[in-house]
Amino acid sequence: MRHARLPASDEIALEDVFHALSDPFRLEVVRRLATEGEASCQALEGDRPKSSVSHHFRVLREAGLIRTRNEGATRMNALRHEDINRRFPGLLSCVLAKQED
Amino acid sequence: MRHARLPASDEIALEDVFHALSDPFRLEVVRRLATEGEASCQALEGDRPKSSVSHHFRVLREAGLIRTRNEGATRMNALRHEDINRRFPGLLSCVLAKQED
DNA sequence: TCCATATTTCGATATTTTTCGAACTTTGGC
DNA sequence: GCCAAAGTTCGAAAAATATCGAAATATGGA
Repeated sequence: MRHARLPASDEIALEDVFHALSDPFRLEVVRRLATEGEASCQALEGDRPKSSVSHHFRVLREAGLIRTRNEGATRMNALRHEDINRRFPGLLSCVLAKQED
Repeated sequence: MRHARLPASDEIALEDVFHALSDPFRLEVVRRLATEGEASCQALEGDRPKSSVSHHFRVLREAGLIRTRNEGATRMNALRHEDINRRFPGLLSCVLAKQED
């Protein structure tokens, strides 16, 4: 299983991050990873088919928002909290702020 | 000329804002409005046709990022700085931060 | 080795956006 | 009233994304 591209902290592009976060499902995944820590893909899938979930995780990964590591047959996803904060201070906090509306 | 929808400050949706900012041209427009103040559409158009420029301004307007007022035959666009900061503190500052690389 | 679990990848279709020309609207000036 | 300038709207075509089933991969057992 070849590892998907993972941009270095300095290479994270704001446009890509914004695009990744413009989808409700992906935004929700980011919020849950932020509050719950690591999670497998299936732990966060709604009722979507695996291939759709995989697609969304890939978008998040390629945008530089999450990192994925293997844990047995499972893949654990984690928010790149430090990297994102270093690159775009304030972004995450505003994504995670009081989520009511 | 009917006025385009302009979400109230409390109705600005994060997903919409992210989508609006995920386009390079629109992100640039927001940055320029932030640093240069108001501007007409044509002052910011690159070499795109009017209809494309108009489309992008509409996306920004409907997302709640800019406000447009008539000034004679011209329409002046301004960033909704206060509204955005109130609704999503930290967002604008991270869009406007050191824009290198 | 054979299996089940957990994804990823592929391919095709559906949906959404973007792009741009042409026609239309509004405003100010002559 | 007529014209030019500045945008907007409409409609169609191109491009980018999303969706999802089926087949392929990887890992840890029995």
